[in-house]
Amino acid sequence: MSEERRGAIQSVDVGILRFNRELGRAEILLHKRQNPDEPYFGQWALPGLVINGDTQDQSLEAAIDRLLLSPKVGFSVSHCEQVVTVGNAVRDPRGWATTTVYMAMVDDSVEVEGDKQWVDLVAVSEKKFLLAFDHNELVARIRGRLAGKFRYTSIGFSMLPMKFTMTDVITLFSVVRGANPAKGKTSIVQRVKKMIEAQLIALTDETVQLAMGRPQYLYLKLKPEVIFEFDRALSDD
Amino acid sequence: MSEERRGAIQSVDVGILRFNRELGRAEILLHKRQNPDEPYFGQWALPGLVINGDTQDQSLEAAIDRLLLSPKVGFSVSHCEQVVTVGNAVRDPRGWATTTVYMAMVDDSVEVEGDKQWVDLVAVSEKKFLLAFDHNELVARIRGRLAGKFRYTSIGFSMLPMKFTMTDVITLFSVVRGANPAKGKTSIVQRVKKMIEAQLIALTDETVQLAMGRPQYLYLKLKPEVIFEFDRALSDD
DNA sequence: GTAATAGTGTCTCTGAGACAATATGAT
DNA sequence: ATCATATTGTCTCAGAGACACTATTAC
Repeated sequence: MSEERRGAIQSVDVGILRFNRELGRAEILLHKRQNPDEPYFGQWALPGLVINGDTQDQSLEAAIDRLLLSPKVGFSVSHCEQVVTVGNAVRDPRGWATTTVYMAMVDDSVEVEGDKQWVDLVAVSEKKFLLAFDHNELVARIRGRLAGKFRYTSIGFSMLPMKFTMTDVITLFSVVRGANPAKGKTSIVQRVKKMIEAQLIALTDETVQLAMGRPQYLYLKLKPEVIFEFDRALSDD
Repeated sequence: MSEERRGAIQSVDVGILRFNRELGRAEILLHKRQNPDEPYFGQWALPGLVINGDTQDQSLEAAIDRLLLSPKVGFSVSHCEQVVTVGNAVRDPRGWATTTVYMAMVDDSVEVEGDKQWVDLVAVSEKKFLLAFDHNELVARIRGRLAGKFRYTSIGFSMLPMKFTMTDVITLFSVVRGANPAKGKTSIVQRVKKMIEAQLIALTDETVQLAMGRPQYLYLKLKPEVIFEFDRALSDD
């Protein structure tokens, strides 16, 4: 899109997150760059777009909405917030470039194909899966923000499906924080109970049976849009 | 600067904060717009500059450094962090404009004059002191970020002078949070004690005597650059 | 002495976190 | 029964926060 532009490039990028129950991991949506005239053609990157290229956006948020509706994403998200803005002269071979990075979450596990892919968040943030531009760094920033918010808010629940198990919550929290699953297990269970009291979550009588062990109860999100703030933080590591 | 530019305007703005012991209030540095060819001439605004106008910046951080060295500020700060980026088609009469907002703090109470002024942070954030552009909103965002960080970090100490009293801390926390000074007083005292244990602060034998009442002990910052993270938050209101 | 403000002590209570104990399926 | 995993229960402890009490100045 509009390679003739002289000035600085301004863009928005979004890291869309979900929890994959089968694989027990957090995943981020990546997009394979399709334009042979653009740098990093054929490589994986965060979905993003240049602002005020072909289309005139009214605001950063409007640009994000346009991105979410575009084929690079194509589904709606349950939560979206701005993470950081990175701008410098070296991150884009075309010249000075600024991007404002958002993170978003999905409730229902949308499956994707072709030029889209769900990839392990931890692998990407630790550069075991290389992305275009400085996008590995951006993903690391997203994971950092996520881990920080996990400590004192219920934001993690936004990336779980509408029905989830206690094990899902514990697994999600431990992989994002890079900690042992047993770490703070009691606290997480307490937090879910708090959220049940606050009518944000309900315990259903449905269960999920794995190959081995006791079946797990399913919990249901009642108010997926509400982010709960806890007045004590989970531990750091 | 460079009114001929066609594309979007990109800028950085900074809210520099300090605590005024005499007036017992948090203050933000404002700058009076000097260029008659620019919008909002003569009005007060956050210090800011257009990126890649006359000067080529290497990064957003380099632009902030240039701003801090420029006459619009002209002194160094003890802490600086990015708060938010706002971009839309209506905030600047010249057209689409994006600004990345930083907040910064000063240790020592630098006095300013002429086109610079320290103004009550709460008054500005509540629009009792009107600024150019959407800068009142930006200041409100800064205050919100500040109040949030006050809850679970020691960031507030960055805007106190190197030597401060317990009353300073309590006053600062209460005005930023918009709460009664007695609220959480015990907790704040506890936190200072924790920071003394951690060798970040020392109790001196110097005292400050006001017109009435018992004199106050002075505390000294030992490691002003270290931000302490508490594992429990202060209350919300 | 009194007024005013600073600093300390005591108490309660919530919630993190470790760990043990029990429950419920498959085989 | 045994194994594997889920769920519940028990205990400790740090720290928020309210409030009462004591200390130190000026007048």
